[in-house]
Amino acid sequence: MKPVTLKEIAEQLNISVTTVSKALKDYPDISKKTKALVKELAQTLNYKPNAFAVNLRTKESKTIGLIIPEIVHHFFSSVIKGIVAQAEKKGYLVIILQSNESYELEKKQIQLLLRQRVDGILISLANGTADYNHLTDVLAQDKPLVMFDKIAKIVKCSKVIIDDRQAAYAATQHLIDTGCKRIAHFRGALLPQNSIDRFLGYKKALLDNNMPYDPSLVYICQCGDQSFEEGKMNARQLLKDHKDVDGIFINTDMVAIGAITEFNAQGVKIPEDISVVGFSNWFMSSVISPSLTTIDQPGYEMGKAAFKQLYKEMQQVKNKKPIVYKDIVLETGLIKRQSTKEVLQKTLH
Amino acid sequence: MKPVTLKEIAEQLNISVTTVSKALKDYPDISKKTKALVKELAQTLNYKPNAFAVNLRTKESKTIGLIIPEIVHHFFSSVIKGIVAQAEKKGYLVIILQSNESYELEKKQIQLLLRQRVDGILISLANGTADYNHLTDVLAQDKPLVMFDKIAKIVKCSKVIIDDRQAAYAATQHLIDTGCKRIAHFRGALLPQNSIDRFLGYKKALLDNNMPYDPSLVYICQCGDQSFEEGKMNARQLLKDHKDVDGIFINTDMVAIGAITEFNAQGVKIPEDISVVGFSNWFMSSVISPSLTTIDQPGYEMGKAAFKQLYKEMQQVKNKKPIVYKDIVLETGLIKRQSTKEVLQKTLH
DNA sequence: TTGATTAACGAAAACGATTTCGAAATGAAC
DNA sequence: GTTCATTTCGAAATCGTTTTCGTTAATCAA
Repeated sequence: MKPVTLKEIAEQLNISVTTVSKALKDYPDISKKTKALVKELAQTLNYKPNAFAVNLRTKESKTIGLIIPEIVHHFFSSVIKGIVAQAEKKGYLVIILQSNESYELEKKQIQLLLRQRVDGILISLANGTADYNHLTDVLAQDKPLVMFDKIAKIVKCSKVIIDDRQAAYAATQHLIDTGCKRIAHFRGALLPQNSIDRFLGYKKALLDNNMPYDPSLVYICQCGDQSFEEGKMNARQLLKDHKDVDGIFINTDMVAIGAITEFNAQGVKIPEDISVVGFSNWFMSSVISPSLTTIDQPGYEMGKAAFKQLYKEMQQVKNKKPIVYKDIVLETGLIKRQSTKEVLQKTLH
Repeated sequence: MKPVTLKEIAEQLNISVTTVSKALKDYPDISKKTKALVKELAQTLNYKPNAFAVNLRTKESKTIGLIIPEIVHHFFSSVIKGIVAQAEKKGYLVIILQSNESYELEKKQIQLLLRQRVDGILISLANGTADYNHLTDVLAQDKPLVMFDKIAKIVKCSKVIIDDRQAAYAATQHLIDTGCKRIAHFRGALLPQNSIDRFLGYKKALLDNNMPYDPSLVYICQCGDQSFEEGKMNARQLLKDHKDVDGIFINTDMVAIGAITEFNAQGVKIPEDISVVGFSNWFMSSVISPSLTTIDQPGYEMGKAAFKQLYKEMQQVKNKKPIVYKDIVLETGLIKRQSTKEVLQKTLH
């Protein structure tokens, strides 16, 4: 019943615990014969090293922490999947926590993970997070920390992101290329960097194309649980405020789908009356009618990349080398679907 | 830099490690004065007990394992959220693993978790899982194991499920009540219990209403990554095989949405020509056009209930009491939307 | 003063593995 | 037979806490 220990194996073979331990780990100073004996008995007794003891001795747990603002979310769950898959390959386990977009919770959870002495931490920040002491605490302990997606540029650590600004620029440019003359933007909350960057990309695309930037065309939504409803509400408001808008670039697919639902309900034709571009490419975008032109945000790859970077840093710590931080920018692409018109032929000179 | 230990506190105060440990844990045989001293110094030094050492001594890690077939899935991610939230409340952390619907992986992951000596395991079985030795291994070690959603009835442990059979019965009955005369079923793979139960519920509803059960109206899909495509394919096939079908009960929403997409594409009117009922009530069902009548499968609640049961069992183990297994059946409900017609008025006598 | 209590603290043994360092045994070399 | 090197093993320290069981000193009753 009780789990087998090195001691029991040692006693059964009339050798020392030391020898058993070394034999199992193929130390060169143990004879082939005893190695074979030990390994065989360990096998038959179904010996499993006690992780608690190993952790204590080696000071590492082969476990990392992951803090995510919201688990029930296509993009984030893809990220989780990428992280878990990659971690497993390298023999690491992943402890998952959800910050619920709350700064307070996030802080507590970081402390929890530090207490647990995970070997490293992956985090995508909560919207509410404005100060970063809890993060610098981690770094001060020389514990690897990699931020992804929702990051804070100020914090000195590795980051995995997409180029939101450029992606938003591409999305807006696509609207312009398909003939839209007055383009609105449903942006996310004010704080998160990606929400800001997407807004800036939108704005820059307008200006680069000599189109006026009109702040009244920018609507804000929190992009939390209520995204779908926010999309509907913003769409309704937009129809009241600005009848002349013929294109919208929307911060995230869920909101875009809310908006499309509202437009459909009010008989506004997409893309004839209004073209819509979303952001994220979550599965649903391809299924809704009309299907949604959007930016592909590679969640799985981001998770994979984030863990890989964390792994590198954990190795560096292990080898007592200084941690080398890195910024990784993943490629995105525009996925053209039914919610935008065809690109106009450029007039040839 | 190096983490503070009890020893350092002891040395600074010129007392023993024992006293420090006891003081921090409010043992009655330590004076108020020294308790105050110790606690204050611990505070200023920012002492955090070394979890590895605590685990080794107490033989518990306050950590549980969670194995899920597929993370990127609305229902499962809701379950995860429920589990993580509930676990955090009780001071437990959750290690997450994804079996990818593979029996082999599932087996390995169970071993991984046992090695890690988690305090308990939550699992939803992979479709491919047919033998249960890896699970009985867990139980043989007196380690609490709770299965949820995709379970194996044979295994003697606690289970959290919905009444698939009854839910499927209700779904089929709804099709009948709305006037459908020839009802098909897109079922899941052959093995999983819930797939079987939903099929049985479908069949029983037909028979109870004196409608013939026709095996050729039952289509199989694996309900894996390709669910959406499977839904489309099955729908296409159904239209070829049976022009007279006027209702379908579909094993899961994703497949149903694939089917609806195909019907829409072929100009088949829903619900006029064919009524559709899905299963799961994932968010998308309410957004697609026409919106999908479906069975509400309470993922978050299931996660919550599963952890609660696991927690109970972990307490029982801690108190050296025998583990009491329990079957928990959660309520489901039919959510009426646009993909089915209105319920016919029953003729009054 | 003696003996019995009580209050306050510590020594030491766990928990189970890892690793350093030294010891014994064997073999080789002369 | 002595010396030196090599092979093979083990004693013991260590990781940081927890907990049992003493021990001391002070208090109190008689």
